[in-house]
Amino acid sequence: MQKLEGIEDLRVRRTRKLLQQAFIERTVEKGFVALTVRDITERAMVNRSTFYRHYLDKYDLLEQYINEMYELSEDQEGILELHPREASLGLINLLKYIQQEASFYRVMLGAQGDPLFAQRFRQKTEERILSCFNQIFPERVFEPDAPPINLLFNFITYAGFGAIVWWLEQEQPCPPEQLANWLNQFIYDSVVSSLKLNG
Amino acid sequence: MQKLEGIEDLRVRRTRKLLQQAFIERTVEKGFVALTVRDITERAMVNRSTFYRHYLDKYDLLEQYINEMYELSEDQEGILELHPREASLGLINLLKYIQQEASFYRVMLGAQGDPLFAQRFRQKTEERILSCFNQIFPERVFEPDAPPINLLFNFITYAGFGAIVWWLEQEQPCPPEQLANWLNQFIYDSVVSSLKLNG
Amino acid sequence: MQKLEGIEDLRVRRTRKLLQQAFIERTVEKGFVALTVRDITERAMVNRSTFYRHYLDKYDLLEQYINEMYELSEDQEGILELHPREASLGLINLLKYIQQEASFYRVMLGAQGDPLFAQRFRQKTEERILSCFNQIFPERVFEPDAPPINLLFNFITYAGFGAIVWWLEQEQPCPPEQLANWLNQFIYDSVVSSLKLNG
Amino acid sequence: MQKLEGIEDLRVRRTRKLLQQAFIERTVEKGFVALTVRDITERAMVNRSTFYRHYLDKYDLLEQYINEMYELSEDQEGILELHPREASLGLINLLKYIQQEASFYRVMLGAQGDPLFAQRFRQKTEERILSCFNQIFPERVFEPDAPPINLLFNFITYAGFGAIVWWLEQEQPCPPEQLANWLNQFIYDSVVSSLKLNG
DNA sequence: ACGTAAGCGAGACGGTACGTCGCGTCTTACC
DNA sequence: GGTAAGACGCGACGTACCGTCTCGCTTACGT
Repeated sequence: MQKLEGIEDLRVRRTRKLLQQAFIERTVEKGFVALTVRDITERAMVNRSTFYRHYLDKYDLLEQYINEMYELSEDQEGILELHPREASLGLINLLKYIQQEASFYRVMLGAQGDPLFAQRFRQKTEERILSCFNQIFPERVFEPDAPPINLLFNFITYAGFGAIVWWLEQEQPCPPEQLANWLNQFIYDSVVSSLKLNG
Repeated sequence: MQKLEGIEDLRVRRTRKLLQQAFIERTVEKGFVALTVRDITERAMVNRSTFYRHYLDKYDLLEQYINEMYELSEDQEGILELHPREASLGLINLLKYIQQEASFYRVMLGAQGDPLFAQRFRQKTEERILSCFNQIFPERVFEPDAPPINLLFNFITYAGFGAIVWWLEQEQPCPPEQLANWLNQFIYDSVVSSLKLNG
Repeated sequence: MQKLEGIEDLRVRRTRKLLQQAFIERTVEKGFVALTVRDITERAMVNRSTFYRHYLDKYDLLEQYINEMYELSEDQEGILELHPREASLGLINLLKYIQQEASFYRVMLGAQGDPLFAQRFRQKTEERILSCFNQIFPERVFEPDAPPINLLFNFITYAGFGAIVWWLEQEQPCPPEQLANWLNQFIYDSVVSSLKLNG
Repeated sequence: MQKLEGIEDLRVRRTRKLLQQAFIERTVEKGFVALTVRDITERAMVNRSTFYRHYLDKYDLLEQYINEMYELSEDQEGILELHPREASLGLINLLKYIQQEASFYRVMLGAQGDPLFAQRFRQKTEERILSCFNQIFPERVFEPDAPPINLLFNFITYAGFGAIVWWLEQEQPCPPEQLANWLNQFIYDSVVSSLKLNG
């Protein structure tokens, strides 16, 4: 083929795109747990065996899909000066990407979703949230009988995760920037008071 | 599918017990997602068709199992005077019950677990945590541009949930009372600063 | 189950019978090579997965089918006095059993059939034909430069096999006894003159 | 699928040759039934799609291969005076050609071979053998209750076929001329005694 | 204590999805 | 124009679970 790497066969791109779209649609419709490969391929109007030429199974499709998403999202992150009490750009970008496929995320993080996806998403969130954290508290001072720092991290991560879930389930009642600011505030306040810092 | 009509047939009780135990064991071993009815019945040394005499499927078994658990747990809750900055007894009891089947909960709430279970567990947790909340802040005062109260609830609920997950994943490094107190403190601090209350 | 061995579950016998009949019919219709498991199960009105509970594949079904056939055929062979120039009862019985499923054998031994089946059938035929041979020539006398005895056997076996194929392809134009007698005569004559015996 | 239009493209001849050789080798190794187009092309180091440019499928390749073989074999047959009890030259030539690809024929005529090939080969053999027959018995005299002449033909054809199979399976323990003479003798003797001819 | 109704073991069965394999067709680029 | 590379639709394969069912044996319960 001697093609330039990265510029794939048009048919391949077309097929993968059809499969991903069908995947999103059907997941929203019937949930990830109940989703079958046949569901996807029938919606995509692609032969079932063709699916297996591109993905190992629905989990692999999910994986590749979110990797592509995050790749895009990270490309555009850019570098910016950050202010202590202002949401990190990474977090805002994450929220914006989620918003584009809001109903997909809502389902995937809900009762018909996938716990592994939720876990990975939480980890992703954790990175963004901890980056806020680090911006805000470059030097950490701990009290002697404070709770373990990892507990605090988990506490904050899940809290942020919960806020995103709330945002998705309420059909994004506020812009990403607003949510990011609230989140930032929450984190700041929680940590300050937990660590008894002089903010 | 037998209803609890007073005293059941010995064989029935025996079978259900065997199935539940096998269910717990196998879930811990291979995760709830991958768990099959055959896994359970083989471990329980019970015929597969007998399983369906008692449960609709593995989800039904899970459901009945946790219902029985919570029934027990709630019986013993008791009523107590509560102090503002002290953990609620309900929360402590919940943690104690979780601790008894810690590895089961760890798996069920993790990547190999069940999102529906996690959701229901979160709801259960929410009740206990909101009761702390209500004890602490009987009268709510909101600032004009504060985040929605439901966001705050979700934030706190997920944070508490995350703390419990941390506790389980770390193999319960501290007693339930300690965790409950930390949690209580977190909630108190977060809410106070979020709502800009004067303690 | 504690059932008497050999007396199998009625359903099992029914299913196997349906599958075998469908197998015969479809083989005659479209040949063994082109035959699929789905062909068989659709005709038998049995679920495809049920097929695999009884047979490994179509080859296994064939195998079991002919084993059952031969079992029956051998049960009834009986013992008889045999005359040198008269067909063996074993051979006649074989032909009678073939005749019952003549079109099946015609297909299986033809261009759309299975070479392995043909081989096994040839071996079966060999036994019967060699038993004729042994009846006729209890003491063998060989000339010094005669062809190898195994060549003679193969020669005779294939000749008998060819006669049966002819019989099947001509739609059995004569009764089994007649064919068996001709075969016997052929064999006798061939061997006598090949070995230069004083028959 | 290229026709033999005089001198073909070198690449075409090269590709066909590679495919035929690979076909022979792989057939001997794993049998014709189990042979796939991919087996052939991988061995031939030719792209799979190229295979379909030349042949419809493995059956077509087989067909073309044997046609080319027989074309060659018949070119060199020549015409000779024949003696009643001496093997026909056609038969000897056939055996010589078989001998060149003995293991291929051994497989193709065995349990892992192709019944259609066997049938066609039998027909080819029949021609050669009947030519012996006709040389030996130019005038046929039949007894009143003799078996049908077609039965006799089939009998003889298959017998000859069986002899060739024996020869192949024993790894050709004697030269073609020897086998041809034995065969000739068998046929002569069988027919004489069957028809009760006076020599 | 004992007869009987239930629970239970054994396992056939119809379904549905899985992931794999081989087929034959097609398009595009290279040589 | 022949070939390589390989995507694609198609359809059979054999496996794994599912949930339903029937049929006898056995066992705990109620009189």
